[in-house]
Amino acid sequence: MKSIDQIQTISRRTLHEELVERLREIILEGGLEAGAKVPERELCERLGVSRTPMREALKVLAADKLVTLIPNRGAVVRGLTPDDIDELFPVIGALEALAGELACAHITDEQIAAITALHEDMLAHYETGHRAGYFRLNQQIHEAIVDASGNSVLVEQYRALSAPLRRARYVANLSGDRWAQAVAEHESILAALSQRDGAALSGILRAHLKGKHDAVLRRIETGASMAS
Amino acid sequence: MKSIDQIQTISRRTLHEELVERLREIILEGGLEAGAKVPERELCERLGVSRTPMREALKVLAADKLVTLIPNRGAVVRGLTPDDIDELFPVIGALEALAGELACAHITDEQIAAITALHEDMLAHYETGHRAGYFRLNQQIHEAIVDASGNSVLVEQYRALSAPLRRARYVANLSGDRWAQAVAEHESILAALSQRDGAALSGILRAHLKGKHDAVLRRIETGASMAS
DNA sequence: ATATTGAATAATGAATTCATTTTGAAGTCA
DNA sequence: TGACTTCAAAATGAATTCATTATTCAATAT
Repeated sequence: MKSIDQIQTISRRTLHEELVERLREIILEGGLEAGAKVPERELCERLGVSRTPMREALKVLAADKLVTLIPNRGAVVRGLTPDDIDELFPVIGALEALAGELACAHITDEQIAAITALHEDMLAHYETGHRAGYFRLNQQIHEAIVDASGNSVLVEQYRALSAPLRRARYVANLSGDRWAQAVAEHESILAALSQRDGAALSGILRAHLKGKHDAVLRRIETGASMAS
Repeated sequence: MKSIDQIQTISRRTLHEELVERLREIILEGGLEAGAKVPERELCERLGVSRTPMREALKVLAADKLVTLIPNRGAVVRGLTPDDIDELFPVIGALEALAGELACAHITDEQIAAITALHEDMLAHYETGHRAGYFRLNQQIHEAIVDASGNSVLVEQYRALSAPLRRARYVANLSGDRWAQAVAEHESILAALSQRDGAALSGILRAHLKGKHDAVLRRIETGASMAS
């Protein structure tokens, strides 16, 4: 008889779980256009599964608001309208503000060091003008702060709400001014975090999110429209 | 080509959508014990559907954290541990606080009147000691405030996170003291809302949630344990 | 020429079927 | 007696099949 440990390590995953993860990646990394129909049959062939688990996965993604299911007409990749952005940011802001407070309450020195390292990496990308790298590190820093809150519900809600924005931010072109300002705000974030000043961090994060909001919104409005 | 709007108004529902709603009701109204296996086959027979849409619905509910899917072993109704409660409440608190601020910014007189009516109904139930009715109205008031925020993302997140708690609160026995205090807090909530004092409402809601947190937690700890 | 109807084709929704895994009980052996 | 093996029955995961609904495109009428 196998031991409990072995059973757990043999992390058997169901097909639909893997599909959810795989499709989420594809959608978030921009493998499918916003507003585009999700080619169910083609995806089944490409990933070598039947329609049943694929459809189950699409239902889960629909619950996550990554795709929209239209009865008898299949799934479409959900895009963000300016209105969606306006509704998302205040909520994400409230979550990040809470995360900041909680994080300051019990973040370890090691965690602060790790975030500082990410911060410096990010600065390097800023100096050399690597937007993609900058965005990636930026995202990691914010996630690390939320992770440091130690509240898994919060972590998950944050991830879920941020996911659709990742697509938008991935292609967002920051203006030079806004970029410099964002970097300055990140300096303040790190300072408040190092001092474990929850109230300050909370406020800074709110302001920082407001700036992101404006930047993303401007991008969406002027750039390619993202179908809903 | 028909516009998306027209298509959406012809709200034809798929079987699995109805199932999700139906199962959600069953679970939230306590039709299934926390920690109990979800009898897939039996539910299929009882509701007259095949396993395919039932399984799709269960996957969606699992994404909502209402059930837990164990590979090859079916679904179990998710219960809340004290740790879960501790993680849920701060997040719900942050969401309600945000909702309070937003609601004050653009709530209409009619909406305030409607909430006042709910409040008075709730008081009547308090006076006569009808716990079930009190809880129902209480829930409706909080939802109405969140609705008044006009932010659909917020509304949905709030609903999703509150849902598991409804089961807990449904069976919760408030102490007389706590009940009186909760009613007093609701008076303050209504006052702040009527004056459209967002900052005040936000603070009161936070405190109110803290009280709820303690009450629910006490109930969970002393009462029947809810399996995870 | 454009709009409309209708049939053929493709897609989606849901039931059924098949394969694998788990569960539970009977039987065996120390 | 009690623990372990073995096998049948039940449950679950996934593929397939069938029915219904959309889509396309040609034919017809205005």
